Amino acid sequence: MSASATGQLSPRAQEIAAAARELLEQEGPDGLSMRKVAGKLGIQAPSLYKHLPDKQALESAVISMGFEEQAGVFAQCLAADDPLRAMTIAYRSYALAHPHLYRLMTERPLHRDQLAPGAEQRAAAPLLEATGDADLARAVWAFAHGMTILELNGRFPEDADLDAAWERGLKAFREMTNPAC
Amino acid sequence: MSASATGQLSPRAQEIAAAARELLEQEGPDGLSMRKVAGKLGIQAPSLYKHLPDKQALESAVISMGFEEQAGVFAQCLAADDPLRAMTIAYRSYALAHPHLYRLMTERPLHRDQLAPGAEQRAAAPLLEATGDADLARAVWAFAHGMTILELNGRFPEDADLDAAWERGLKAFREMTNPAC
DNA sequence: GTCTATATCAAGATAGAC
DNA sequence: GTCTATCTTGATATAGAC
Repeated sequence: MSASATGQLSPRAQEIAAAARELLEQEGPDGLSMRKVAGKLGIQAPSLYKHLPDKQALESAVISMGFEEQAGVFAQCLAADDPLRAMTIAYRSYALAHPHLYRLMTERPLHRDQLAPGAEQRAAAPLLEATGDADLARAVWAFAHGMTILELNGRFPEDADLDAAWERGLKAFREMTNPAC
Repeated sequence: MSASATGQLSPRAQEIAAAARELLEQEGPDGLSMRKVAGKLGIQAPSLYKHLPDKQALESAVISMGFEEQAGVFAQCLAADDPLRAMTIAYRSYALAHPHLYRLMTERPLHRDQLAPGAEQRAAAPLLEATGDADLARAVWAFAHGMTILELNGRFPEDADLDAAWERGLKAFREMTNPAC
């Protein structure tokens, strides 16, 4: 089984992915070119191909880093007084802090065979635990992603009260889980 | 006031936009190049610049077409027995029928000065009327967009029951508007 | 309104030497 | 593991003739 098929990367490949991530976050998607990544490491672009098969594999490595980070952040939210609220706040904060990474992670289909094994699941697990239901977890995720990406894309009016909209959604989904309602 | 600043297009420019839209829907984002659009019309790429200032203006023209179409579809939903449900169904259907157009319309910031005047508002108005509250309308829109784009991007598990997830969200938001709860 | 010719730029990727 | 040299492809856009 080859490295590219398992998401297992050599130490050098991980350094390359780290440099790629930095460039992506600093310069946006145009920063994520083989030439620029190589330049940041002080080597030539063709040298990268000794460590990673192609650009897609590099993108998948960066995405895996994001999933692992999210998994840690969301897992911590389970210990909060209000895990679901904490998780939506953390979700939005992570995306606003890393907008280009967040877009890379969400706006195209994943190449799952290239991801770090289990990373995607580990990022999703805390929300599933907080809601206790897969359908509800998917609905909450969709709401959170929608609010987040529409904000990143400047799609809400400038004077929109986004905190209020988040609150509406959170309240709606919480009342679903409340048998008293 | 120039044409590009008002979204008013010459008849020829509208033909170009229509060709661009067809190419986008058939071939995806790579189909939306100045060369290919010109080729579809049987002319050379530089000729397009006599009718549209740049590619951005062409994209904005295509996006405006999408907004006008959505405005019509969503307005019809107001006459349904259950307008909010009808609207979410129509929202998903439109996006699945026109995935590349839907992505173009949602995944980047808009150049609002190039859009057909009022088109964006006309597309948003029916949902605002159905919910009667701007914050709630934004939350519902975020949920619908999230469900839609995550489906388009293949982000839900293959065996996920997306109809059930939509139902959860719809029910949650409807109960919000119901004073009895 | 359309043409040809061209400028400019950048991208991913491969071959083969060292 | 890195290099140089190169291939291949494609993009947006401008100048100026007809």
